[in-house]
Amino acid sequence: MPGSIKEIARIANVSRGTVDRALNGRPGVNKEVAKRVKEIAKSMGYKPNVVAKALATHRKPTIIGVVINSEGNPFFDDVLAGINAAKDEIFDFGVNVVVKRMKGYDPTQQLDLIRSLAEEGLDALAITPVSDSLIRDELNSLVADGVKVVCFNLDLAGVHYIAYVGCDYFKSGETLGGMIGFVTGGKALLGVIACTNNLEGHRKRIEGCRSVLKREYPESRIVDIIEAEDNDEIAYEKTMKMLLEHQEMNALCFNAGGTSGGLRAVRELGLENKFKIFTFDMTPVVIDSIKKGIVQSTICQQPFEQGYQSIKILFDALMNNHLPEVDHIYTELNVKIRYNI
Amino acid sequence: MPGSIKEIARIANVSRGTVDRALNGRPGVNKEVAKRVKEIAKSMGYKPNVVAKALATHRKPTIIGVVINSEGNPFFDDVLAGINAAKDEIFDFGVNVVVKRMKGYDPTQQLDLIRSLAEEGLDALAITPVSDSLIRDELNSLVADGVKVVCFNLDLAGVHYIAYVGCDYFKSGETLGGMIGFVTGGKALLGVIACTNNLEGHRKRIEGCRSVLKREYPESRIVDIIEAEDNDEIAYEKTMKMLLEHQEMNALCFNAGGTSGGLRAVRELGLENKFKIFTFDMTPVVIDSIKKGIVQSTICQQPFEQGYQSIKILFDALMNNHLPEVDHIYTELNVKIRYNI
DNA sequence: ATGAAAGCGCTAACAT
DNA sequence: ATGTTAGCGCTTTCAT
Repeated sequence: MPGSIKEIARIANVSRGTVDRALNGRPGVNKEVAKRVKEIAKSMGYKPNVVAKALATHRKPTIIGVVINSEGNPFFDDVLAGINAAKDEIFDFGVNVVVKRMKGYDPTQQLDLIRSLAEEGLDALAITPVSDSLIRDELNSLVADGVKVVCFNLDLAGVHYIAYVGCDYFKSGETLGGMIGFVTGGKALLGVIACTNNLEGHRKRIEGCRSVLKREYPESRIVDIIEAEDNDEIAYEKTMKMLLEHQEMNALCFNAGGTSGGLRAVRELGLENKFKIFTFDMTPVVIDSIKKGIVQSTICQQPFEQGYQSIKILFDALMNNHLPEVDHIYTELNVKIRYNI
Repeated sequence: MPGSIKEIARIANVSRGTVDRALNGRPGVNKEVAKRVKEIAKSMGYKPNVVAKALATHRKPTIIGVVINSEGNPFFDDVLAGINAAKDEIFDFGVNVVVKRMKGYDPTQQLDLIRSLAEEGLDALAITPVSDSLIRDELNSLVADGVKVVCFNLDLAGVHYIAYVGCDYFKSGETLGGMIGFVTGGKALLGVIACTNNLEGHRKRIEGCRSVLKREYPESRIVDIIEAEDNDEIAYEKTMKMLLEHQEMNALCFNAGGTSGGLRAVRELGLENKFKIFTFDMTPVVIDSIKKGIVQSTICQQPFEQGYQSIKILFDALMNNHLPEVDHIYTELNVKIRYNI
């Protein structure tokens, strides 16, 4: 049973109100008294009871806003599940989580969503930030107003956030390189279906893969890279074209969305069992293709955790004034094959 | 703002005490009244506030006991970390987690630990059960006394637990088989360093591996299996002997402990780079060996989650009377290679 | 600057 | 069987 505010008050010979003010840095308390109270608290190893704190603060609910590029991208379903799990856990602490979903990567649209959240008043924000200075500046202005910010899944340089929660993209690319080496016996002539070259993370992913192939599997190389912009139609067209142009290819990698469209092209050319195919994440089409043996492996980045941790970190910052030790929290990268999916 | 007990009391024209009794199935309340109260609660979608509930119950602390075979097995360090993380989270809810560690798999020793916990009084128990009817019966007698039980990492048939939290051992073996196929090009002549044939889980692991090799990689087979009993000295001796006896072998798999000793034998015979080597879990020696390229892959079972979830499930059962939907909660199996470790 | 007191939603001891 | 009341540990008015 750790000491309570009441006990400190008794020892310090002040009222509980004063102890509360002193310990929480609230105004209107004598410096000397504050110091004494803090010392007593420290000496007895006092830890505030978060449950009691939450109950007392319950009157005016705290709000955590979320802006997420989830529309039309099944990857984010698990991220949202994580967000909702955290939401349920902290609801009774008087914290409300408000989610705004968006489609695609338009900065002005994202800006609108941030502002609409800000207008209704918010204490913290979790966001998958679009790479644009508009967003960066808006987030920093929120931070200046005392709003706690976490970026998740996508990092954005220059934002004064509490933390980035997501994968290490370079490492995810290296892991891909390693699996390609294993599966092809080091002899991969690889076609890459990428997202768009505008996203730094996705560029790094390709670099990671390239570096491993070059260093460890010199008989392998990336033959061609196309940009499918997470769009199945584009992926279909461009994959088809790429496969026809590069008859020497024997492996494909889907770095982001468009897997469904790209695989259709492979199927129509009768290459399903001739190619070694690799993907990222665990969307329904990926699961299905792995089970059928069409896709050899996929690399996951703990989407549920990305959502869950983002909210829990903000909660911890709001309620307990506790910040994570590092500001880059990398979720695990996990390889899934046919048998552990 | 969901309704409160106070509001229900007002609508039902009874006191808050009666509402509390009715909603929690406590004795001493008229059937008719109880029914009416429940209906009102339901109609307004009432959810009890767990924070307030915890604070009110705070006076007599709840106790969750833990019995874990962790001594001398670094695998369990992460499991313990998960247990402690959960412990910190629920401490302010007035729930105390008391951990008893033990070494090895002696049923009578485990029985003593369970009983010593029971004597001090406990509301729930998380345990890595030794496969013995002594343990099974003792756990069931606790269950009969109203103690909630979760088994983690090891399953034990016949125990009326809330849940088993751990990996699917057969699947873990299949995953091993899949990775062996990838890395060796389907041509593995495998030596297995197992734990002991007495543990059902570890038997299933071997069966899973064998089934995949047989079905998918007919040029592969298990040449020999030795039992190292999680002991490095035994592992060293037996691995050495096995390697000398089976010159045709080209791959090794460490299914449990003893990795350090076994690898020493491999090193001394100068086979480190000639063999493809596979392990389970992520102990320091495994991490080191993977980074050096000596071990090709390891298969992890989310040890942290096993500890964390076990405690959280018991907490949820105790505080919110909420049971998991399924009684087998399988943690993810994840493949780690050099680049995503 | 400090103290006193009310109250967050619930439980539990005590009355009736 | 039901109502009343005190209190869990903390925050937040309202006095002083």
